[in-house]
Amino acid sequence: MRQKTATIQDIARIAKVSTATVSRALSTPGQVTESTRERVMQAVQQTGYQVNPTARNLRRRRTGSILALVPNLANPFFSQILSGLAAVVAAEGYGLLIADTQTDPDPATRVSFYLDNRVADGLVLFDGRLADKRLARRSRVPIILACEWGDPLFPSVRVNNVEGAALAIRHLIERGHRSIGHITGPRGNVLTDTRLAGTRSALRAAGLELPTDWVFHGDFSLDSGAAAARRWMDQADRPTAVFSASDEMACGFIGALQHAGHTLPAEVSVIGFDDIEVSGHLTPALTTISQPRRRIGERAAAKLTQMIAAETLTCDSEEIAVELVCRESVRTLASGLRCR
Amino acid sequence: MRQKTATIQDIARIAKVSTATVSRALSTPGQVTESTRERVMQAVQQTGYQVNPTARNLRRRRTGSILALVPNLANPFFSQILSGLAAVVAAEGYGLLIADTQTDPDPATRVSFYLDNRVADGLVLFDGRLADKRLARRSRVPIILACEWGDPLFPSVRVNNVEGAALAIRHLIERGHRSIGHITGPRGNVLTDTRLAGTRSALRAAGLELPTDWVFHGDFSLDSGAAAARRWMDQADRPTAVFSASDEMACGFIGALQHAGHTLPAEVSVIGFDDIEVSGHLTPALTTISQPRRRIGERAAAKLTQMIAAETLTCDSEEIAVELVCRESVRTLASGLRCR
DNA sequence: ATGCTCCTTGAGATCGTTTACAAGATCTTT
DNA sequence: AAAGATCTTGTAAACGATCTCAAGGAGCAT
Repeated sequence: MRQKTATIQDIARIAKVSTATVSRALSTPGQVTESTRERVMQAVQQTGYQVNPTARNLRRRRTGSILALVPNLANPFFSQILSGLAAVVAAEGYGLLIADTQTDPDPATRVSFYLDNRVADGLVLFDGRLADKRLARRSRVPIILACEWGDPLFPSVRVNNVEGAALAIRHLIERGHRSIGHITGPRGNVLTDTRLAGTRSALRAAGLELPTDWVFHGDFSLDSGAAAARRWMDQADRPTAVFSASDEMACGFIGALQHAGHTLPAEVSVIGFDDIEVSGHLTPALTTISQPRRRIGERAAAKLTQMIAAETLTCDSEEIAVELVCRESVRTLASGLRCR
Repeated sequence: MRQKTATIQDIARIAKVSTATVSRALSTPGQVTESTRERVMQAVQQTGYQVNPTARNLRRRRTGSILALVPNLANPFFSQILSGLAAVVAAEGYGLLIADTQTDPDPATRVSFYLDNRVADGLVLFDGRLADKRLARRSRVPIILACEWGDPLFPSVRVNNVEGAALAIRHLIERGHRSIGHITGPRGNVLTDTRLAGTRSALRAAGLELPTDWVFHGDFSLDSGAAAARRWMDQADRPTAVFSASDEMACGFIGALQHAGHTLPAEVSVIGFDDIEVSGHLTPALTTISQPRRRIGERAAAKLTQMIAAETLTCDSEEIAVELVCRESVRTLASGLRCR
């Protein structure tokens, strides 16, 4: 098992050239005569030589990998984003390192740790709260935010959450709903705030209110959706429709109501956000705002590798379009329009 | 941004010792006098020095990371396993590299690529089909299989799939079911085969048959579960219960039936495999065989890092226990027992 | 033949660590 | 006090690539 592998020295010896020439033949073939290139390639074939990435990285003063810091890897929301990341990052010649920040008591310290130990050439951050001036000051490598964002110190790739929420609310209004509730994400999260803001402004634009009783505080999780359902059931004056800031919560909400014997969407309409895979298979199939997660990952990776290559920092934000996916979880009230 | 960071040379100069002593003070503090250790530590504090992992890895002839090869990162089934992997791997001082094999036309080539370029000190493989003699011959680093397995050339961490399937079937039988169908995984997969085998043997033990019409071929995906539902609906002689080899398929199966107007579990009972997070929130909540995914990740990481440290290859397989999670998707027929 | 440019190649420094080896210094033991 | 053992430290050689610099050779114009 501890067989020794060929090094560039071996190739040089076999091909009867210097190591410099071997290196050139492999990385910049144009700089080398046809005949020597062939000798080198033959030696490579013969020995099965592969460059040692660690040595190359040391010399090039880089690490050859980019790091994705995920708040909670167990959350399936990230899997598809990571898939997009992985694809682009691999194509650009980097490895994808993944770390979970939530296992740590203090995520900020964790991030610092990764920054100090030069472990990656770039960072993809999914937790907007960590993106502060302190981080900007300490960071030696480009950073990009995906989905969430913070102070406008870093570039980001995200959807327009205000617009997404407004799309959802307008859809409910079009379908005749006038009393509309909202299940929020966790306190202090940008997504929570912008989706709530979008909800509020779209309601106001239609001359509607959002009573505090109809704001159900959640944390994006299934269980918090179920908890919102219990609060909904406790109310005397219930909204006829609820916009959930995540599909997971919508799913928990629907499940808890159905288990309690309620019928959907007859008794309450639900609209989600994200369009996770299972949404279309629920009963009723969940109407939702689709967020192209794979594309978010791809764009984040592309922008990051570009920044690394150009050795420049930008802080522009790129917006990916969301769209309404109309399924069955929204009921049309008497006065509303049918789904086109 | 391209500020230069302190090296071990700087520390040596400031602390007025050799680089060798600095290295020792940091990695084997016991080998160094209290007073010099303090001088070194002070210099480290002062400069904010951090070792360069690339240089260390080059010298130590390792890479400092382990690679998880996932068939399809977008599949949420893996997210929790990766979470367990990430935690243990980080604690052992390795980075976790993740690559998606399915993006590639030829996964085997992909794996070879990673093996040849010494990019990791160990490999976690989730695709059993890749675990053949060819791989064993070529591999320079320890490999462990998670969930799936192949020729007994590699160690693995997995659940007892035959037993899991038998648990499911016996549960259906206890509840009075006599005509039981099965939705399988993709052809050629060990999990598919073992779960089918467990199904068959448990049925046979009860004197029951598994007619070919009642074997619905799927591929673990939601959509293939929905396709199985359409086939079930087409049948004149339908099983009263179906054991699905994955929760995802069960979910697709249930969804498709409900959309077509069927009532569950009144018309057909369903039992799944995996216990993914959403299962408990479905209506009816899915009865399933729980597979502790995070623990599988943790154990795989532990065994792998152990093999790396010991520089020995083993090929024992570790089994993680599965258990029946009794929810609402299985109906008790007249002759059956109630759920305890 | 000389001077010039252009192309190909090699010598050797460098990236930032770890570690084998040896040399002093200190401590035991006789 | 001499001999040996033990501890601490420094010197310098790895680890395996890349890349600067300079030298040699070919081709061309004068």
